[in-house]
Amino acid sequence: MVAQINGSVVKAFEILKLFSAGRTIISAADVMAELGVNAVTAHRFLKTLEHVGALVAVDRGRYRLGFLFADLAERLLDGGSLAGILQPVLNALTGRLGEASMATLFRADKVVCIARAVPDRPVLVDIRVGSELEAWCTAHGKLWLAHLPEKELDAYFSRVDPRAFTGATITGEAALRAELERVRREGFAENRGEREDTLHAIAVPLFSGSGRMITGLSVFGPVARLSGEAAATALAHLKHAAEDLHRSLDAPR
Amino acid sequence: MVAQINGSVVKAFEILKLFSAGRTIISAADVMAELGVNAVTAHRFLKTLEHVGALVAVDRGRYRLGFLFADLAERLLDGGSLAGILQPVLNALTGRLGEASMATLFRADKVVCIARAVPDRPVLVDIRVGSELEAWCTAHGKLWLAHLPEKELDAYFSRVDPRAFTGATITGEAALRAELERVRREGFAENRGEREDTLHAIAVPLFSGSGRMITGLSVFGPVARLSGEAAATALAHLKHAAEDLHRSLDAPR
DNA sequence: CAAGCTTATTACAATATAAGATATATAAAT
DNA sequence: ATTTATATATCTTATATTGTAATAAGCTTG
Repeated sequence: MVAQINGSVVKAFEILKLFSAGRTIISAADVMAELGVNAVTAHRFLKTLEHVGALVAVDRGRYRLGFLFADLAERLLDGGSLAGILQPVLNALTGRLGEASMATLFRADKVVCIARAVPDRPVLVDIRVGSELEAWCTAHGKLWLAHLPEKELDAYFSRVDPRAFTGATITGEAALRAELERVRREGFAENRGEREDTLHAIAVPLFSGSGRMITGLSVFGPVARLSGEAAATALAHLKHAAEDLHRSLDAPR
Repeated sequence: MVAQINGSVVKAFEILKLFSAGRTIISAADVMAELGVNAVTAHRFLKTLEHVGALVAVDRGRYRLGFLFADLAERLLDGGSLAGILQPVLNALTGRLGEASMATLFRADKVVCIARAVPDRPVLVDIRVGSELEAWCTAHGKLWLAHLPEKELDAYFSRVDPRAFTGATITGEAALRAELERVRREGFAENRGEREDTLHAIAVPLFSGSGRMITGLSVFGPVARLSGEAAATALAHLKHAAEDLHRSLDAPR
């Protein structure tokens, strides 16, 4: 670790981190009070952040976040970019468990596979990157639905008519809502042959620092191999992987 | 303007701006080459940005953007936050033109009004913040549809069955697609009595630095007042407002 | 596996920059 | 209109930052 960290940069980001869900405007007085710096220094940092596009002045001495962050976040969350971050994690999971794994995004009512790893087995279950799956009958899909804002979930149910793929598919709206409630409560989702009779999957969410779901991670394989003890083991590893990702990707507190 | 800008912070953001759509990984060599700094200095800045959560090390000396930006962007783009930025702009537009104006987001196939200004007139057309409108027959909606990624537009048409509200409503998919092509080409959308017989609206998009549509801005009013010369004037003002917003919110180049 | 090359880190010194103090200007509140 | 609070400009000084040199670590090639 390089010994010398640049204090000015650290302080600039401390200012940026003063913004929160309930706090969209920051003033020089806030910076002075909360970071313990001199008034002139506070003004200098705010002006510098404005200069680079990180802040926008809205009133005298009062600032909002600048659109630079929308651009940087888009570059961060672009599917290809995110896949690059997730691929080593999936490789490690599949290496450890001997079962396929994948990560998804949620687009236009469908779950989209953005990265996957396949085990070194002669016969295996696989999925192609870019494939789209229905949400109501997949572990990933139920995870995404469980973490949609209420209005968006209502809209989903008003547009989508869930049909049965197997005897295990949950199709009724009330039954699905109950299942999503269970997914929220337990923190993971399972596909017990709901999309294909013999396929089992377990998925966990990855959240951003502010609680929005960024991606899902899952392990999947034949029911015969992925149940009971093996399923519990897979869940533990998935949770670990999500925690490690969260820790390595999130801002230090 | 405070004379003294903090050079270290400026340089740190220059590093962050090296990331682009096609470039998701930055190395110390890149920083040296493109910012003309010493190798030790480049490593120090990269380590500092990693320390604050702005970057994440993926390999030896190679970095990706950190999840901090997802959080900051969420705080930036939160509807309430965005509305606060847009409200003065709408107030100015409505003050200048004497017609109502509004800004929207696109959620779950619907256009959602997040901010609006009403003119000082005894009888006027208004809309409530939070109201949702269909996309195919509103200026805002056609704007959002025109700038959806192709796959998302296909999915929209597979889910939504446009119906006629007035004699002017465009309902056929082919005709709508042609209309969206025209909106893309001309850079603005019009609602010529497609949702309500007597109502005319003109909308322009606001894009982020990387080209994604952030919000729409429109002016609307009765056809009798908002046509011909008045419509052209309104369009000019809308474009000006969008350009000013883009300039004031975007990162300086 | 070893040697050579490249990249990363550490320690040190110099200096340029940043921070604080003070004074002045501007804006807001009374 | 006056007073108070905030923002900016200027100056000085201390320190944090930068570059250099040396060392360590990692990668590539034979």
